[in-house]
Amino acid sequence: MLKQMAQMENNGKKLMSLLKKRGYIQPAFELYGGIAGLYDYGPLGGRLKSNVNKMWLNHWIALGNIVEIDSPTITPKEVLMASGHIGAFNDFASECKSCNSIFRSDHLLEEIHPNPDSLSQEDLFSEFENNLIKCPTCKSSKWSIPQPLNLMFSTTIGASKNGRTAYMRPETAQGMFLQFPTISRFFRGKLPFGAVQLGKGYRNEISPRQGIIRLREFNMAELEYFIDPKKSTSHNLEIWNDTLLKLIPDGSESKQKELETTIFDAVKNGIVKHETVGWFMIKTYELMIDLGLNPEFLRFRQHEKNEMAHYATDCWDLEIFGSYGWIECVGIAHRGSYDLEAHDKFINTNDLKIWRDFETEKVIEKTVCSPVQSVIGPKFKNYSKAISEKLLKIKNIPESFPFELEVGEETFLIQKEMVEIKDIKTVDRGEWFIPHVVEPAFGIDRIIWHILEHSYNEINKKDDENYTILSLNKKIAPLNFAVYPLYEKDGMKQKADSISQLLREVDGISVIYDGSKSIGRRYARGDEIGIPFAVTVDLQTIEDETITIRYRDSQEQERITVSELLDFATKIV
RNA sequence: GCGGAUAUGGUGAAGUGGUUAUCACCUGAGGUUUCCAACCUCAUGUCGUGGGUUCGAUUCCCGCUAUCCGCACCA
Repeated sequence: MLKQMAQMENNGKKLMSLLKKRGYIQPAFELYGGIAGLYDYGPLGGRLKSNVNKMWLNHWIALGNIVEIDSPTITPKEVLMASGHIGAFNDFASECKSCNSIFRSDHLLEEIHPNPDSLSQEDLFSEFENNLIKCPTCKSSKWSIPQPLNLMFSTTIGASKNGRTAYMRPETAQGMFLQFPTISRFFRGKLPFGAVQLGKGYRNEISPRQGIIRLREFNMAELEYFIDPKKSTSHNLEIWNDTLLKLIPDGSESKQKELETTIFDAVKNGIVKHETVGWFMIKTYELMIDLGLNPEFLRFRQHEKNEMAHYATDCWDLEIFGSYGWIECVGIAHRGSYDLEAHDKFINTNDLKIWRDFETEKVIEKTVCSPVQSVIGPKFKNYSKAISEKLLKIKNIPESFPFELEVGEETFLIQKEMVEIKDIKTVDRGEWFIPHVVEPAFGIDRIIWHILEHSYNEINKKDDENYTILSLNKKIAPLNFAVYPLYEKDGMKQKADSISQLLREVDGISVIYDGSKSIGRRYARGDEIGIPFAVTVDLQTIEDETITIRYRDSQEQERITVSELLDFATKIV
């Protein structure tokens, strides 16, 4: 395995050349010099991405209580204030007024202040003024007021000056939270349920690096699974008892030891703290294997306590190994009620809550002093409302009338006809609560990169020339079939054309025809871009309607009839 | 953002202060060839970008942009 790992690091560059050359991925806007952190998916990459998305979506929709939604990428400021993306968590940047260099404010104060990270905007500025901090570039000490360093792209909604400030969403998750009322109504308020969204996210990274690993505009796929924190979950984790996962639990004491265990044991032993998190871990692992990733190169790492967002109770990253090392590609977090609660604070409604019946009704019987409004109103006028409220709260019902009632600083005399002593029975049948959420969040670009890396193989076919095979899973390969006539003559071209067309009529199947250069070269071209099946038409095809089908990974061929081929094609996707 | 390196056809590379920039692979056309990058002929396509020095810059210098490697940041 170590050998394999070393090999992979070498292959990274060769793979990137191949992907660029053949139309999988490439830096975007290259004709204009390129922009860091923005990439294009080409003729093959575009299709690959949509196949990966489709497989991801089907995997979760198949659970039965998951729906797909879609929401705008442009998000008004208020939403991101509520969610915590703007505000308390921002770092500040200072600009040097003489040379226009920009620096992290707290970094420049590191030698002066013990904890510059905690300073407010004003305090930062006064520290700059008082200590005559010098610009590292030009040694000047004239600084602008520190500005929040925002990693979100901002824009304005509306063409006029008074438009509303908005940002390109940094995650798709807010869409699910804001649609919670609709989703909840769709499931008629019965937890657990969830929603997914596939789409673009934007982060204005300071320095995007590592190809498509860290992008400024990226494809994400997030699932929000809402649960009742008081109801125990029942996932049957034992059915995966023959699958060993590599886990790295948070262990400040045990020094991050990797262990191999089943998900059932990990939950039972409390390594994974919540059963639903464990369930999503194994379901995620299952999906990764389906996508064609190498299980040897998958592991889950638990966030350390100090690394975890403060509201999260448990968080595991799925890390995939490739030429950039172990890269986190999926985050599975138990976020408690944080997100919905954050929005709940800004709006006054039960829409973000779920009703829960108590197991047994709570019957409360009490005797109250019920105000008679028709008497109290005319008598006390402006004070009547406060008096009525106070009367209802009296615990020891007075036995004789009149009695004195203190409301604020005034005292009122309550006569017998002003109140009615009543026995009241109320029944508490349940309560509103904010559900908890478990969030698996997938970086689609990162996953695609590793699918390509794990699929990349070089074999020695003859002498020392390397022969490249991209062993993409047949379900996600951008092209399913290549049809080659042995030569473009004697009717073989026409025959190959018509077989291509028959294959194309199979739903979801994409086919290319290639008739130029030698047959060996065409096989090689197809293997390099990961076409799983090559169909070759020769003279015998014209006589008896049989073709040879060649399997990319084994390089072996067999002869079957055209109708067998069509039947085979329907079973791929 | 800091430090270091790099930037030449689609890909990978060579080279130069001076006429028309080199090679391999790839790609296209024609020929040949009856199953794994064969061969022959022909063809298309390149000095990241802006400025400076110079009679002349792809080459030397500076800025910008991008890429790679560390650090930092992010998750």
